Amino acid sequence: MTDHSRRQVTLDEVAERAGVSRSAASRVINNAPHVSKAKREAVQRAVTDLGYVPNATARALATQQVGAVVLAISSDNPQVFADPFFAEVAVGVNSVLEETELELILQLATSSRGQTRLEQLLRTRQADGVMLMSMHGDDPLAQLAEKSDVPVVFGGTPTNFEPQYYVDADNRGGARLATEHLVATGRRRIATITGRMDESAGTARYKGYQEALAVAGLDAGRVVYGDFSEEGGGQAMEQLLAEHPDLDAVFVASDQMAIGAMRVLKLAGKTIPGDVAVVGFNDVALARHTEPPLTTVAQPIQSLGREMARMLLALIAGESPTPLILPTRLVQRASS
Amino acid sequence: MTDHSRRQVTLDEVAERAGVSRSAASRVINNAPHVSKAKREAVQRAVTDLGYVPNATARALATQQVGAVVLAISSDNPQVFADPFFAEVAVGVNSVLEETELELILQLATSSRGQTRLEQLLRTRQADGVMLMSMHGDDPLAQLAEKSDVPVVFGGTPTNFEPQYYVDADNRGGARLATEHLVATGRRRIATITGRMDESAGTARYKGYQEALAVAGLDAGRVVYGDFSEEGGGQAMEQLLAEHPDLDAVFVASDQMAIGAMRVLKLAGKTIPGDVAVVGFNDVALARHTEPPLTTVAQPIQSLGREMARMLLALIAGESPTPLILPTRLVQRASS
DNA sequence: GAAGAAACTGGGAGCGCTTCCAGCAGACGG
DNA sequence: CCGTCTGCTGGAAGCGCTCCCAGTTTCTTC
Repeated sequence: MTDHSRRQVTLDEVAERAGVSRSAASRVINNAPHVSKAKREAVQRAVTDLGYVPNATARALATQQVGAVVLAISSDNPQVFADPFFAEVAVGVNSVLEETELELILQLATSSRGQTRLEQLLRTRQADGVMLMSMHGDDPLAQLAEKSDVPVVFGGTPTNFEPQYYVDADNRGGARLATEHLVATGRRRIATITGRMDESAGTARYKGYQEALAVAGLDAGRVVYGDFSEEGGGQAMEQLLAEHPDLDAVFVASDQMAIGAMRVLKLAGKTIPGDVAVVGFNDVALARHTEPPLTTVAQPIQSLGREMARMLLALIAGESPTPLILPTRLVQRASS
Repeated sequence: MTDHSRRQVTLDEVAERAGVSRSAASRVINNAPHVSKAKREAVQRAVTDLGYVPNATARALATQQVGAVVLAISSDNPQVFADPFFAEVAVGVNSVLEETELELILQLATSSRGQTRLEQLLRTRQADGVMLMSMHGDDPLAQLAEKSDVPVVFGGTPTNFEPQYYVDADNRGGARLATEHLVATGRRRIATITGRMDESAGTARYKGYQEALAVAGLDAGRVVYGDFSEEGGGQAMEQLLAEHPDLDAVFVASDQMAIGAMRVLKLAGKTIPGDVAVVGFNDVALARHTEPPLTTVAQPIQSLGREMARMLLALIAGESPTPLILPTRLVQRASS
């Protein structure tokens, strides 16, 4: 049985019980060299007898390493994290951190208090590293992070500069894929509803759309700017329909918006995909269940989290990993 | 401008610059009494001049308080957290923690490594408190948590005992609401697809169903046991249809399962709600978008997170909060 | 104006762990 | 048998902060 006394078991007690010095005990805990086999075993026995677990705080103070990394979401919207997207990122991050001794601290920097905290964190090394998903355009935190002492890897890229270490999804390539697919299936008057243009995901997807149409020699002028929300998607579709009644397809920069857009299309009496084909982006769970099921671009969200964590680990280990762009792929369903 | 030198600014430096002792400086940092106004101001000036931020680790070691609480999800399925449910809980938790100085550590205890870590945490006070959402039946961790030294609040209740501190949704009441609604709309042969019976959410919802039918004097024998998954819901529905072809309504213990069930119903040529009414549970985002939109029971997920955090804070403050059961409510849509 | 209370002040002892370093013992070759 | 190496040991100095305590100053009050 392990000890259940209230007080914590300390290294000193272990050392005493094993009949060695604290230094020696410490060495075997961290299995460092310079300990004879006999003492090593004595200490190990004492550890299990006493149920000793090192005090992480004391260790952190002594080693100047916190033993924790932060997953930070910087956004002006407190609800962002409610997006399943982040939950999946977190799962990915967790899966690789689980192999290490590092804790995962979640920092939703949505209020100004949260922002301040993240800021202090970046300035004063209260964590061994941070993964930053910055969700709005010219987030000052992103700049701060980039020149911070603590290792930072970005999830997605800020709009105003390219960070040194990041992992992102191939938004541009995905958008291109989607648009090419529309071209390949015979559409010629292809519109787009973009995402927020102050997020790189928004601009990159728009670029992909433009590229694909340029290559095909088609007109890329049927554009309305959206905001990634379902409602915004609906409004954008109305505007599109008003300005370009001849469109026969629309590439929508997110599934949420695509859902709003489809609602408007149906209301306008258009059939999908008969009159107009619709393609979304993200492949959220919902996409499989719309009427008709939504063709969309899937990105490997958990991988994104996993790779961010791996990259951070590499950074902490003193390596210099190269940025990573994760592939996206087209998931073909009935809406196109 | 704040200082940008590599080394951390320490309290000693602040004290020196302000011309006071370290003790005095410490007192003003923690705004404790017994400091003259002059010194207080001198220290404050030094703090801003130097850009001093207290070292959380050192403080933790000195005060024996970690400054962090853990949100732990114990489950045998690594993907649980991908469920939007937890993301929302996390948002709620974060919203109240943001008002405090506490960090939020996320601990997905899914692998055995994660389990071990959580276990050590409970045994050795490496956090000031933990919120535990235990997702499968007789999780040994739940027992361990209950008798741990560190404050623990449960999210949901384990099946095999009632913890001292918990917040849960009124699963039973919600199920009853849903079933009563079916009765009230004229259904008489009401079946149910239950959730996993090794989770309290599963058993409680089943009980609510039984109660409502007992009160109405109707037969509660049309039961198939499900597993909360979409696929499982479909299979359960097939079985239900085979065994009780006369059913005119089904209360399904989760939206995911309800979606699977509806698919099967349609395949069987049944109209919804014409031939059979369907009610789900949870009100996930998807529920609004099914064909037809799903009537379901909503639970206040973010509140759940918020209340867990509040309760934990109270516990840490030495109070003895009482368990909390959060109301659920019926969201009526077209499937019933 | 003296005695006692009240408010401030800084020294110093930790919190539990890591790590440098000087000291030692045993092994080995000459 | 002595000098040199190698590998073990434990003492001690921190890591940066809190907080107790004894000493000092200032303020009351009669």
